[in-house]
Amino acid sequence: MTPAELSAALRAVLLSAQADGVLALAADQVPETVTVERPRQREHGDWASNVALQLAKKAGVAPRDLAQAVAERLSTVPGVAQVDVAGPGFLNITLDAAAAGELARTVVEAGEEYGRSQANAGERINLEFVSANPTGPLHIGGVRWAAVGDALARVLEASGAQVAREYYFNDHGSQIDRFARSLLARARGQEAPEDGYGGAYIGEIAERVRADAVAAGEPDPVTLSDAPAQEVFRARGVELMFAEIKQSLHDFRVDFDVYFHEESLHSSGAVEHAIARLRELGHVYEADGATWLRTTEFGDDKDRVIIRSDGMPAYIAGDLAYYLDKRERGFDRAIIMLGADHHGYIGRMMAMCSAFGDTPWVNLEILIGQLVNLVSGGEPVRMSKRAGTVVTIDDLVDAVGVDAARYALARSSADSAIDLDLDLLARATNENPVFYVQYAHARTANVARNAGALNVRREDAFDPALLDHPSEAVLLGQLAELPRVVAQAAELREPHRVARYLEELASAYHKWYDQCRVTPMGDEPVTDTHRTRLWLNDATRQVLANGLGLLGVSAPERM
RNA sequence: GCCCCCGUAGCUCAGUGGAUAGAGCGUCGGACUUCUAAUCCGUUGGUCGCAGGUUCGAAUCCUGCCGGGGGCACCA
Repeated sequence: MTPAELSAALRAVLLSAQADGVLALAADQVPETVTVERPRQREHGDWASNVALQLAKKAGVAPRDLAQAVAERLSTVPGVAQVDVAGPGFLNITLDAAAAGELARTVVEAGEEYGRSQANAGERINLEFVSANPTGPLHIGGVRWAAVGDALARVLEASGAQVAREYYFNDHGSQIDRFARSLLARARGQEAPEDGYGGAYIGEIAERVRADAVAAGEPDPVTLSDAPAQEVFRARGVELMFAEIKQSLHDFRVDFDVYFHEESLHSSGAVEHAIARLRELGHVYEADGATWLRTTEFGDDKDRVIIRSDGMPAYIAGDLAYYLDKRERGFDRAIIMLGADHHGYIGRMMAMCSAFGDTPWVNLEILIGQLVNLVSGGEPVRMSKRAGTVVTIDDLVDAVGVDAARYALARSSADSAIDLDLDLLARATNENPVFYVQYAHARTANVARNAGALNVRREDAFDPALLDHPSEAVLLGQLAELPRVVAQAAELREPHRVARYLEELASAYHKWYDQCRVTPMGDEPVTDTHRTRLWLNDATRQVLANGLGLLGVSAPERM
């Protein structure tokens, strides 16, 4: 019996009590979904519900009395072994071993589908993340969004949504100009400009730009005058830098469906189109020689300039056009993941969303993630491109590998600033929980191999009543949780919940492995207990694989 | 000054109103001739920043304060 089935049974019991007049409530006061949870304490049964506590006041009865009435009816439901009323009015439910064990077959038969739902079916989501400027390699902060964003995309897909991963590629504006000037200066053997970029990669990119130009039969750009030289370094430098970022992300197993060029918004007329639309809606005005969007009408602190007095579009003009473009491409919802240093944009972005006639936090959602701090020798390291203390995505992968890096970055809530210890990363990988989870998966695979070799076959028997060991009740309970965890992770945009869940599941599996053998010892005959346990082993393997897949982490067959 | 996030075990962090607040690492001590010991068992460890409030019940929600981080452009 799955928790969803138990929940439905509990609701049916409430409705029957209501129909019989035992529960003095209107039918619509019985909640649509009755929550059942895994109790913290094992002795509180397999599942618990606080529904009696919640309904008692409305029904005008004592919580324990209501709970008692529900318990009597629920205990007659097939598969329910025992229902106890505890504390102020909790219902503690224990299932028959057979009903609980049935889940092993449910999971095995569902396979990769187990844990997925259709909760968000039909929803088209545009998920924008990373979007780092191509002025240098992707550093640790961007990598966090790559890991979390891609995991979120997978979790949303598992909830039935159609998700497009999008990278907003900023190839326009003053930071790019600084990048181009830095390349040119380096190529000429000069100091980097005051506000420029000075890392070693600048020299490498500059050399490649020159070599490519010469190879193509064009003049070496350093021989050109300033303006055209800078333009060559800008165009080709951005291209090279971006290709490098893309490759690094690909090696990190993060691939975007769309790499959107900011410049295209300006060249295609999308900016004018968006401004015209807002003007039509009456939210645009002229003042002090500039063009403004009246965002204060929608809760922003101040109105925003969209066309500067020098005629150039302000940065937000691109955002306006980009948002409208996403909506016109048919996305119901645009989700943007930004670092904490961007939180000040939320007000104006939501105001902009309203100005277009959309609903903030429905059609547009902005997720703010806190920054990553680097620590070395217990001391915070200030990242500086000039000082060379930048940790790039490639450095991170070289140090710990893709699996450990993705897992470590995705297992914490994005709301928390995390500290990454450089010494720890460089030293070893043994303190990483990812191995605990991966090892559990490798174990399930190994057990399955051994079972096969000893002729323990699933198809020969499945008798769930034999899964009656205490560690099996715990393991089955954990397996039952995946759908709820995935649904919650999707709804809250918190993929780290999947990682935490996997750690608990791995723990339950390791304990079970320690106490219950799947394969016979020595000359022991193969029994139905062995065969049925193989179902449980394989169900666990499936859930671990599904969960690791949601995080973009591999599920190894051997370690 | 205003805005956002955080404050939970020695460290890194879970816990979106429920029962005795958890995990990993760390400490100390046990368990491998039988499915991989990257494991398991035990031990150590807490005024959930502080003070009020809401309620049957608060780490969780509200208010104020303290501490840490990050923001408040006709920059991008």
